[in-house]
Amino acid sequence: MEESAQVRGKLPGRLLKRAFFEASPELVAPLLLGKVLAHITARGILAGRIVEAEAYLGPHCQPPDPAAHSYRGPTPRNSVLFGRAGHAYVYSIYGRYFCMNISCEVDGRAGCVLLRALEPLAGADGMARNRGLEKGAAGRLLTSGPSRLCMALGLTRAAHNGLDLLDADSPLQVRDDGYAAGEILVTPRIGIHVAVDWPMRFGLAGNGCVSGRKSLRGW
DNA sequence: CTGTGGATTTGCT
DNA sequence: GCAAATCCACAGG
Repeated sequence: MEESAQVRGKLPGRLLKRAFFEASPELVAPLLLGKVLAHITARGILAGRIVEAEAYLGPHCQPPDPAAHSYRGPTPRNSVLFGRAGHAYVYSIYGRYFCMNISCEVDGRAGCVLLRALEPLAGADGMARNRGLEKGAAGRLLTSGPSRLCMALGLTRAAHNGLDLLDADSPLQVRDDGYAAGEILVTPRIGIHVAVDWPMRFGLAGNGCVSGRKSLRGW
């Protein structure tokens, strides 16, 4: 058997359906908590459970979301957001980092969910290597933060922007392994300077991998 | 534990 | 030209 096929056989659960993402990011983001993001690499699977996410609304919404990259309409950078739901939107930020989003809404309308934190499920050693940390580093240090999780999984704009996350042949997938999310907490979004009070950040209550300082994490 | 500042690419005005 | 959905090192309490 081909190695990649063997690797795919080890993927947890099953792919999500397209319709899951063909809805408002405000609805998708909380539903995404507990689902699994998996990167199939030559060295094995790097996978984590989504424990924190933020919604960014498209310009068709009323009122429009000034914090969203799609706010001023389509550009070469954000074109994925205006395409089909369930695709990866990866962009670079502050010169050194990347952030990963999943496109939502029906074709032609923008909207996305920013992945802000994962809990490592598979390939923790590889994640530590990607992050420049010792083997056995705490999950919180590996994947807690939007750019940390991209570093840990080895995600870049060049290699992953625009990938279909709902295709069994894709190296990057979002899957449902049956995990039932518990209590979900809602707060304003982090790191933005407009619409700072919109309650569109969602996290799994009590999960140690949710981002933020310890004193601010419990809400 | 908290606060501050630097790194450094990319896309749009 | 400049702002950006961030992270990390380091200083001080």
